[in-house]
Amino acid sequence: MVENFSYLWIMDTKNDRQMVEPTKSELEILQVLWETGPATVRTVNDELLKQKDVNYSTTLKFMQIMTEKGLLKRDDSQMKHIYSVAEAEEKTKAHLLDKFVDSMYKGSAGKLVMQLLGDKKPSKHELQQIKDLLDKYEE
Amino acid sequence: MVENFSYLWIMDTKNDRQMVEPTKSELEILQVLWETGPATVRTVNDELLKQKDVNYSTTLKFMQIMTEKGLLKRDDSQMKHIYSVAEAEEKTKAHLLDKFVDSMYKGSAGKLVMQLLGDKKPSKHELQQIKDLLDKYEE
DNA sequence: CAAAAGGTAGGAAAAAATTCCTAATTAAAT
DNA sequence: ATTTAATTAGGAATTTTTTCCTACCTTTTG
Repeated sequence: MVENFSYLWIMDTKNDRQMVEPTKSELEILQVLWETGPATVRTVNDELLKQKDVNYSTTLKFMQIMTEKGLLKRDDSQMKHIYSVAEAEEKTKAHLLDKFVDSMYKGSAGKLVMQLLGDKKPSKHELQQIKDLLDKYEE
Repeated sequence: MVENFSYLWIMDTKNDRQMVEPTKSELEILQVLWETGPATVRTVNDELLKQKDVNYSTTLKFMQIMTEKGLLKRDDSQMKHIYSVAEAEEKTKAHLLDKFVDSMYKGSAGKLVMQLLGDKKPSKHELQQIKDLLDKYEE
C-alpha cells in the first residue's frame, strides 16, 4: 500500500512539471534558449546583455532555480554545464497563450483575434497565412 | 519658463499613467470592475471570493494601491468609496495583448493566430466572425 | 608550477508583491 | 444613546522574485 502511494506521488510530480509557470525573468531565459538551443550560462547571459543589464551570477542563479523547478534540464557531465528547456517551445507557449486567453477573453479565441486585428497591423503576407489556415481549418 | 516645465511634466505623468502595468492580483481586480462597472470594495471582494479565498482588507489594500498607481479612480465623496477603472477596458487589454505578442511571438500577430487555431478550438460562429473581420480588414 | 581567468554552488540581501492586523471613523440597529 | 456593524487608513509581516557576493573548483596561460 505504501508503495502505491509513493508511486502515485512520483507520477504526480512528474505530470505537474509543466504546470510550473515561469516568472517574467525566467521567461526571458526560456526565450533565449528557444532561440539558441542548448547553451551554457555564459551564452545565455551574453544574449540577455543585449537586452538589459544583468550580472552573470544572476543568470546562473536563475538557471539553477529553473532546473530545480523542472523548467530546464542540465547536462553537467562537463565543467561548463549545458542547459536546455525541459518542454518544447510550442507546448510552453500554447500553455501560456491558453492562460492568457482564458483570463483576458474568458477563453474566447475569437475575441482575441478581433482585438488583434484592430490593434496590431498584420502584414498582407501574414493575413493571407491566417486566411489559408482558417480555410484549411474548416474541415 | 518654470511654468513650461511644470506643464510638460503634468502632461507626461498623465500619458505615463497607462504605462503602469497591473500585477497578477491587480489584473483580477480590473477584470471584476470591467464586468461590474464602478463598484465598492465590498462588491469587488464578493466577486473575488467566488474565485478564491481573499480577505476584505487585502482587496481594500490593493484597490488603494491601484488608485495611487493610477490604475483606478476613486469617488470618495461618500463613505463607501466608489472605484472605477482609469482606462478603458479595450485600451488596457490592447496594451497587454501587444506586450504578449511582442515578447512571445516577436510581434508577429500571425504566428499567434496560427498557434491559437491549433491549440484552442474556436467555435464555428467565432470562426465566421474572424473571417468577416479579415475580409473587411482588406481595404 | 604559479597566476589568471572562467566556472559552479550556496547563501544572503534587496526589491516587489501579497496578505492581513489594528486603530479610528462613520453609519446602522437596537 | 449605546452598541453593533461596516468602512477606511496605515502600517507591518510574509512570501515571492530578483540580485549579487563570496568561497571554492577547474582550466588556461605565462
